[in-house]
Amino acid sequence: MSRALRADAERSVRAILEAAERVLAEDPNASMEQIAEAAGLTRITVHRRFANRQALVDALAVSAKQQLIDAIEEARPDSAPALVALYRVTANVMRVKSTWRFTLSHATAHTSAAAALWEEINGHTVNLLNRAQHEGLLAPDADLDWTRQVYYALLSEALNKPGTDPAAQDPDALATLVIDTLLHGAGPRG
Amino acid sequence: MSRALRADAERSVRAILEAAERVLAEDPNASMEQIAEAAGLTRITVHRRFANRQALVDALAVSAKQQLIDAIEEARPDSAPALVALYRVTANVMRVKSTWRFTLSHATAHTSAAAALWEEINGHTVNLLNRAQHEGLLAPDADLDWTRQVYYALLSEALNKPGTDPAAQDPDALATLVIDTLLHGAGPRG
DNA sequence: ACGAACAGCAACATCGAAGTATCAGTTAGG
DNA sequence: CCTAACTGATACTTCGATGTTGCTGTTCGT
Repeated sequence: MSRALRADAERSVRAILEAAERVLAEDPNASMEQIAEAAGLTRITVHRRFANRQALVDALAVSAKQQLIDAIEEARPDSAPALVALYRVTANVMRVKSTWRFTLSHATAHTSAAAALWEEINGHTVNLLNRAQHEGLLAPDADLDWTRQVYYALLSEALNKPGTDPAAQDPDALATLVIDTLLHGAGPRG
Repeated sequence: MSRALRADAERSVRAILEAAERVLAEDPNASMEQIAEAAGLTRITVHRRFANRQALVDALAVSAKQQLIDAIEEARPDSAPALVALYRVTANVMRVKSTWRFTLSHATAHTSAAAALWEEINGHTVNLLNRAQHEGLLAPDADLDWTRQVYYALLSEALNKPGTDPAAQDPDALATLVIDTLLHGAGPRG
């Protein structure tokens, strides 16, 4: 293992990751130089922190997925009725996903570390959905794999919803929209 | 305008477009050579038919979108109750989308021609959803823009559903799943 | 304050892909 | 059948991105 980084180096790493998110969101094939420029650094410094391009995007994936896990666990998904937990988790996830829009929209994990984190995320989700089903929130015969897939898709779509303010979308309002659509669809109620 | 192509040249164009779909689906950054090889042709021939890479992917987008329009219109979306039309359109779209999975998953139109086709597709969809709403299929206060967005997302997700057979998914079964989810979500009925 | 870690600069080497040109051989179509 | 159109082979040129090295100056940590 490598020694701990110095404070300025760690700042650089963070700046690179955040810049990479911004730049790659607009052009997934952006060059290392574009990323470096967006980070206020030189291409060489980027190469010092991340040996190659793949290492950078891998680190980006791990970082974003970890933040997603933190956001989920911060919502304490097991300490309230499923509906309440679902709202809290969804709102928190919304916040993180809006920040790491690009990285988290490509779930494909090229690293074992990223795959492990992804498994953890999926675990949280299936737990919650299972609980929701037992509490009568979901139909008893609902296909939970399909439900999870739809839930993920709705999370992404809600972020792409052409709202009034671009980035300042209210996470709670979006969470309400997502959960309402997930549970009831667009058909008439009652 | 250029003259009509000879029969073998037209076969080549088709082969290139189909190969590009297959290859780019696995690697969006695949080289022209990989595409040419998959088409059973030489890179030079590909360059003769499509001046540059962008021209190729643009043509791909136009071709796939046109097939999508044909599939929609073949379903006669205005000649039956909205629910029936919705089923027919969805099943037909499913068939085309499974063939042009990659191209149609990137709706971004870089060409005015592609944009026009996309507008036409959207027009068909909003017409159908409007009719569905008036016939009581959708809630009177449903946000049709959001509904359309969800509908598109469900179409994509259904294709990525890890089913038993990979490509031989039954379009009618998938259409049923999509529409059922769109109208009722995953919550309990009644 | 002093050494170690860090960032910038400049210059390289390498590489793959894109695109072009010419010529020779093959195929389509009136 | 005979010309025009098409494909393939070979050989270029160009270009941008990647990754590396040595050096100088700066900043952090103790």
